[in-house]
Amino acid sequence: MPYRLSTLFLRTLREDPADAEVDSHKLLVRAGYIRRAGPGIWSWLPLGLMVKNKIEKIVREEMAAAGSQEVHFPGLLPKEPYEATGRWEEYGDNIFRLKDRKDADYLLAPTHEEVFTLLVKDLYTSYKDLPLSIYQIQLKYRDEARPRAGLLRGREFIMKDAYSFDISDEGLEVSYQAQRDAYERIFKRLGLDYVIVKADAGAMGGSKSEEFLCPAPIGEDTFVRSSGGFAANVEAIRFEVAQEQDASKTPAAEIHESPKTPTIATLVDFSNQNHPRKGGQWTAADTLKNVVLALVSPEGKRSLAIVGIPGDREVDQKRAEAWFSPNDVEQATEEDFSKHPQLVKGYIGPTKSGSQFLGEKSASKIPYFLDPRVAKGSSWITGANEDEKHVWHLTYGRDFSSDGIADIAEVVAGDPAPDGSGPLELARGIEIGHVFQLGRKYAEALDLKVLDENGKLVTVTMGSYGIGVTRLVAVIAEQSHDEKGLIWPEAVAPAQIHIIAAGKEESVFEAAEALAGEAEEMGFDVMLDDRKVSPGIKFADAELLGMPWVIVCGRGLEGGEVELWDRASGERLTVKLESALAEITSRRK
RNA sequence: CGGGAUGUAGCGCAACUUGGUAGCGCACCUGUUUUGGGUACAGGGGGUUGCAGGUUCAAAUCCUGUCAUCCCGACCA
Repeated sequence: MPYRLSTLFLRTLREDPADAEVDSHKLLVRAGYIRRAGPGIWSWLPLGLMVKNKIEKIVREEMAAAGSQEVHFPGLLPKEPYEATGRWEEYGDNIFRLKDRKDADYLLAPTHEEVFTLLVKDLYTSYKDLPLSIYQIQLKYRDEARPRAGLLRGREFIMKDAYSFDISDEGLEVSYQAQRDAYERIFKRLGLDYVIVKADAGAMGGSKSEEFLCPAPIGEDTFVRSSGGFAANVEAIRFEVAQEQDASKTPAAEIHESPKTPTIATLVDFSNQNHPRKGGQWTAADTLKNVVLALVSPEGKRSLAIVGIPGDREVDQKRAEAWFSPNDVEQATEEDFSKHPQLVKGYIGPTKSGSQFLGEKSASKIPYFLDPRVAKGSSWITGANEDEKHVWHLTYGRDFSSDGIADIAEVVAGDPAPDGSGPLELARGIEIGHVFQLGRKYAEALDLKVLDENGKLVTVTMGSYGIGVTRLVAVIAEQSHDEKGLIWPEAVAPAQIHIIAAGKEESVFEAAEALAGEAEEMGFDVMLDDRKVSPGIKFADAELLGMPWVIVCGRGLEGGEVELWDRASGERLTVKLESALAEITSRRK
C-alpha cells in the first residue's frame, strides 16, 4: 500500500523553527521527519523513521558482506567494566549516570568497547575462534556540554559500532581494511560526498585511525587536503622536520637592548629600525616565539613546557592537546610564571648570556621543544631571557639545542603537504565514520587473552569502527536540499515516487490511485497525496518532503498525460500516463 | 566553564518602555467558496505569559532569585 498523505502522521510547518540554525535541522523539523523532545533528544516521526531504517538496512547489508555479525547490547550498563578501563572517571560529566534502588552505579552507555571485549572474553578462549568481527546498531548516550544543529550532535543518537578481534597485527590490518572498504561502499550507496582523512590515534592508545568526513561549512572538524591526494584532520597532520641549512656564513649571535618589544609585531618593527639586514626587511617569520604551556597529566600534575615556533604562527590548541596527549594543555597562568621567576615574559628564549637556558638538562629544567619548521642551521631573532633584551642570529644547532620537536603550530592554507603532494587547503567537515586500530589497550585492561597454537596465552588485538547513523540522516539532508525543501537520494527516500492528485474530479484521484498501485507492483515505494486540498499546498509539500520523483495527475489527464518532476534537477516534463513509470525507470541512476 | 541572546497557544511573532488581567499570522474545528502554486469570507476551540518570591487595589509588563533553551568559544571514542 502506498503511504497516503491523507492519513500519514504528519504536519508540515510553513516557517522555520526559531531555534534552528542549520538547514538540515530546519528542514527535517519543517517537513515533519523529527520532533524535538529535549535538548539534543529527538523523536522520530514516520517519515524520519523510514529514512533511518533505510540507512540501517544498507549498513546491515554491507556489514554482512564484510563478514561482521550483528549482536545487541543493553544501553543501560553497570559501571564495573568502565571502571576497569578507567573510563568511568575519564568520561567525567559526559556520561549519564544513574543508580538503582540498591544505590549501585549504572550508566547509559556512551560507547561499548568494554562490553564487547568482555563478551568475547566470556565466550572465546582459542586462537581458532579468531578472527571475529561483530557489530550492533544501538543508541548511545552522551551528556554533551552543548548539543547542537538538530541531529548533528545529539545527546541520544544511534551508532553502528563494530569491533574486530585478531590474534596478530597482520590480522588486525586485514579486519581494519575490510571495515574500511565496507564504509566506502555504504557511503557511496548513500550518495554522500566524503573524504577519508588521517585521524589522531593517540587519545585511544591505538596505532592507526582514519575518519570519514563530509565536507560542509557547518562541520565541527577541520581537515586539510592537497591536490595530490593527501588528507588529514588538522589534529593528526605531522610535518617533516625541515632540512638542515648551511650556517657557515651566519653572523655570530648578538644580544642587544630591545626596549618595549614584548610582542612579535613590536620586535619586528624594532629590528627593521635598529638592526636592518641586507636583502630585505625582517618579518615575523624571522622571529622565534617561545610559548609557555602548562601540561596537566591525567593524575592532575601540572608542569611547564616551552615550545619555540616561528613568530608568524600561533599554537593550535587542538593540535597541542593531540601532541601532548594524554596531558591536557593550558595556557600558562600568572601563577605558573610566579613559580618560575627566571622566565621573563615577552623576552623568553632558548639561551641566556650565550649558554643554553631552556631544556630539561639546562639551568631552568623546563623542557624545550621546537616546531619542525625550525631547521638545524637556521637563525632567529628571539628572547634573551633578560628584560627588554633580544638576541639576533641565534642559530639552532650552533647556539642552542632542544629536547625534541612539538608539531603544534596552526596549519595555514598553502602550507606544503608533508608528503610533498602540493599545497594544503583547509576545510571543515562532519564526521560520519571513524575506523580505528585499537590494538591491545582494551584487551589488556580487561584481560582478553586466548591460547595460541603453542598453548600459550596471548593478548587479542582489536579494532573499533563507528558510523553515526542518525547523524547520517542529517548529513544527507544537509548535502541534498534546496530552498524549497529536502531532496532525498533514492536509496534512502521514504518513497521513490510521490504522486499528486491535482484537481477535484474523481477521475484524477482514480488515475493517481491506479498509478500508485502500478508503481508499487514495479517495486517502488510510493507516497500518494490523496488529500482534498488545493494543488498549491500539495506542490509545496511535495517539494518540502523531498521524494526524488514527483508525478502530477491533473489537468493533462484528459489528453492522457501527466507531469513528471525530477526533484533534484528541477526538470519537469509532460509524459503519457502509461509511460510515466517507464520514464522514471530509464532515468534512474 | 566563559561571552551573547531569548523564554507569551502546536509553529512564527506582538503587547512590556508608560502596570488595568493577552492579541496577530500559520496550523486546527464548522459552514460557504475555490481546485495547477500555500483560495476567499464568516464563525469557533486552544495560553495559570518558563518557575518561585516580592512591590501594588491591580503584574506578561516593575524588582529579586531561579530554571531552561539557542548561538559563539572552550570541551567532545
